[in-house]
Amino acid sequence: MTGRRELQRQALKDRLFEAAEARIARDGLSSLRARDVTSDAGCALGGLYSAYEDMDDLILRVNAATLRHLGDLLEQATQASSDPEERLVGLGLRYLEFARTNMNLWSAVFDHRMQHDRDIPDWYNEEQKVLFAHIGSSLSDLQPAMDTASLSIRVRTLFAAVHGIVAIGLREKIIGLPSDIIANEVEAIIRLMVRGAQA
Amino acid sequence: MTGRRELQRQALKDRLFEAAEARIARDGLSSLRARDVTSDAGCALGGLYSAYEDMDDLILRVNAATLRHLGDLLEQATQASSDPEERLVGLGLRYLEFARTNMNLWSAVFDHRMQHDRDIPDWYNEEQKVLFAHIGSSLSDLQPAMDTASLSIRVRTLFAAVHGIVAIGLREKIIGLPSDIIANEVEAIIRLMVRGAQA
DNA sequence: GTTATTTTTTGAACGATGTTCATTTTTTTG
DNA sequence: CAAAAAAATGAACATCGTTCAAAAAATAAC
Repeated sequence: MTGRRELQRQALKDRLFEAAEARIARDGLSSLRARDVTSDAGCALGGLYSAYEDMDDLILRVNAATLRHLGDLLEQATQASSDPEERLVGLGLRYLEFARTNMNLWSAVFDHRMQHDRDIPDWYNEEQKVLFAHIGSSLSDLQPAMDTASLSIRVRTLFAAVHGIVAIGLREKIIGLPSDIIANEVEAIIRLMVRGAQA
Repeated sequence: MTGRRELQRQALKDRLFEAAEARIARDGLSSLRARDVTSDAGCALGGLYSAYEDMDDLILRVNAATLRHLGDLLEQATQASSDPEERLVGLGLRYLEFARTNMNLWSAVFDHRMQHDRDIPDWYNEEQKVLFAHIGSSLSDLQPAMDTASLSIRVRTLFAAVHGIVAIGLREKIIGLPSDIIANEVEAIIRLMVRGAQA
């Protein structure tokens, strides 16, 4: 009976992934320990290194999944309205919502640094691009005449501005105030940038 | 001859500080090692813990100095123009300039996380406020009618947006492109927010 | 089905790192 | 100069991620 090995191999990989994801979600990236993950997954310490290259690899897999989950949520915003400005506002507000309800997983995406000074693998950089794709398509609808280079700069700026507001807002834990202050700020800056770009 | 002890004590503290600051500036926060710092400062490993509480303490002292240096640069922007909008643009462009020319020290301010989950000491949080003070005074000149609460929100949003653009821009190492793309983006978003707030 | 081969799993051991503390050295005091 | 106080030292400890020789398990060969 061949294929059994491959099955067990994948099962271990999955258990390690789920253990790491659960640990990050519960306690944050900074308290993730190889020994805890392998203990949760029911394997020996060294088993982690037969399933993943190292801790960086495992963390990047979890972060990539987080980016995909975020992408799924943003997908809804793309379908929610036919007006580009409203779609962009929807994207921003959903981004804030995702950051709030998945704070530790979301923080891990931006807090993680590769050990030594190793490069981020190409497959992960591809996952990152999903974030910008949604913004790009709406912004392109809004300004069909804009060339690709200028558009990609604008996309990055718009994302960076919204991300900055969400990141600092959540770190300082300013949530729940009248009709949600942070959401108002996010919406305001998006409408501002959209209209500013049109002028 | 009294006071000699206090003098030597302060001298060691200074040497450790300068060693840590130089190491962070050269190699980045992530490769800062207690043994390297004490070796540079010419004392034993344990000496660090007679001068500072722990590594967190030492790092926060360096980061506080970085914030003061940044504050000094921003001070120039406040005096450069009497027009609030131009002052805010000056603040943003100087912030970008500082981040570029002091990338590792500047990154350390935002990358550092306290060990375990200890709180950031009050004296350090006070240093942080200097960042917002300059923005607040210019924004207040621009809109004297705005109440304090709304103003402080706007200040935080403006800072967060600019910081996000600078942080992502520098991380992706997109520098030196035609007439400085990032600077253009920073200037554009500040003018947009200023005019948007006036409407 | 039994043995040999290949693969996987194991966990002790290693190196790196921040921190502590008994001992030694230095400085101040009487 | 001798006694007391303070500071400096660096070996030892705890906690990490990572490695790898040995044991266990799975597959292949006959």
